[in-house]
Amino acid sequence: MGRSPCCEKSHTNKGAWTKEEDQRLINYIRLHGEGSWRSLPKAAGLLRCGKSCRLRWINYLRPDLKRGNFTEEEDEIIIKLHSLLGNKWSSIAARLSGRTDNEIKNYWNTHIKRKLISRGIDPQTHCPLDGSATSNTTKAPSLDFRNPAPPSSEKPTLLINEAGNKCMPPADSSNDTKCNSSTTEEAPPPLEQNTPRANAIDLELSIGLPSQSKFKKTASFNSSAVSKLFCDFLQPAETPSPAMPLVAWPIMCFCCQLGLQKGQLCRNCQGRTGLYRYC
DNA sequence: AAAACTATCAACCGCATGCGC
DNA sequence: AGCGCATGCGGTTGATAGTTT
Repeated sequence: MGRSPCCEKSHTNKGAWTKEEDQRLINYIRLHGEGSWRSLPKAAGLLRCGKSCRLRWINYLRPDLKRGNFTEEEDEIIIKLHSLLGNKWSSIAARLSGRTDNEIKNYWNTHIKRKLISRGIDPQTHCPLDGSATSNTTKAPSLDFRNPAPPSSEKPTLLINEAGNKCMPPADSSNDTKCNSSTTEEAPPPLEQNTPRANAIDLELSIGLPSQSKFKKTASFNSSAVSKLFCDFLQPAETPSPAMPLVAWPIMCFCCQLGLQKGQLCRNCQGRTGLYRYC
């Protein structure tokens, strides 16, 4: 027996939302809170499927959304996170308060991709494009992953960015045995294809996310060297960025999950900060 | 002024995942 | 363990606004 459809399609509206529908949704969520998306449309008097309601709320109606252009700082954060996580838009969005995964995904596809290409960087691999594509006039890459990716059977090799810092390789380049300079639109196979979700992905899921149980309980990646580098990457700037207001004390070490005081080094991995929590 | 082209982004779709039974 | 349901995620589509010819 197959799964029942998420909604009775013949009785639901599709396409752009009207102001009245928006208002109904807002009013309902104000009164009852988020969740129960399947039953929400009926309860709120909306001829929409639950999924559609959820998407409309998450991506457009939520009061904490930041509208307007992305800042340069946000651009760089997105680029860095994408180099670490690949197309994990929701994880990236979790680090940029007020921005949705959909918004970041669209922004990536329409702006950042082009920006990286103009810098001579392959937006998928974050590697320099080959000589023909990298003109003399292009800016230096912001992230220069010079080390080849490891064979898929091995643990990831740490990469070096332009500042000389070691980084995790892009999550979605795990099957690339070398830094491919082509700009093919075909994305490499996802990491999960060869790795159980509970392994390598743990790192990504833990970045800057609020203390959601489903993320915390899978945080099992504990190679201290790798974790420390990850901690270093995640350290808050000396002056906290307005794009990262998730930072709130108390915090815990990302890799070891030990509680830390502000400015204190983790006694286990020597990383200073990591997993930020909401107060 | 209008047609053609391009860019943007809201919304949709299918699949994956987690959870309760 | 297996099933069904609810939710979340990422890729894609399509409407529309903006720009160019």
